[in-house]
Amino acid sequence: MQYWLMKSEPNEFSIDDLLTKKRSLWDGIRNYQVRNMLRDQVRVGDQAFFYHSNTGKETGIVGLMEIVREAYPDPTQFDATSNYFDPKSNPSMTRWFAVDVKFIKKFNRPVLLSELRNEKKLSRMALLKKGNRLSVTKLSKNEFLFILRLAENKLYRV
DNA sequence: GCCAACGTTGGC
DNA sequence: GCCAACGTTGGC
Repeated sequence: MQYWLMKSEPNEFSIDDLLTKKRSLWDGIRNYQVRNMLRDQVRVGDQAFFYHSNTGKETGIVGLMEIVREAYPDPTQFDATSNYFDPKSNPSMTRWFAVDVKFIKKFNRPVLLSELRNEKKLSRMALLKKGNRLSVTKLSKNEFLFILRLAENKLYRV
């Protein structure tokens, strides 16, 4: 099993949206590095943290989900009415991929970015590397478990 | 809203 | 292949 962190702007798609839908495609990835990771590494059964980016206030990890379908052509690339429409995409030579995710839980509190930065054990996390802008990054099992404990212990360094 | 960092495009 | 110009991401 592998562990991922996936970013979404909550005004686009939030943990509450996923809670309501229970299951959703994860679309709109338009970065080749992320695409390759999605296509070549992300597998059914992998766990992924849901991260709220660009929030203005509570930026951080807000919940947990599971991959339930591996990479398939992202339908939004062919949809001229979508923000994610890509005129250079061609159905016979897919450029962009999506996966499906399933809601597992919303944490009682967000694990804030500032809090993650304070943890020495997380200093190697791809998310925290300077200049990182990838919307999907990989976590080690230790990082994953450590963050889960942070999330589930309300009194821990809030 | 600002801006640093990174990615993409396209002229040459 | 170089690199300037432009676009995007995302924290603050």
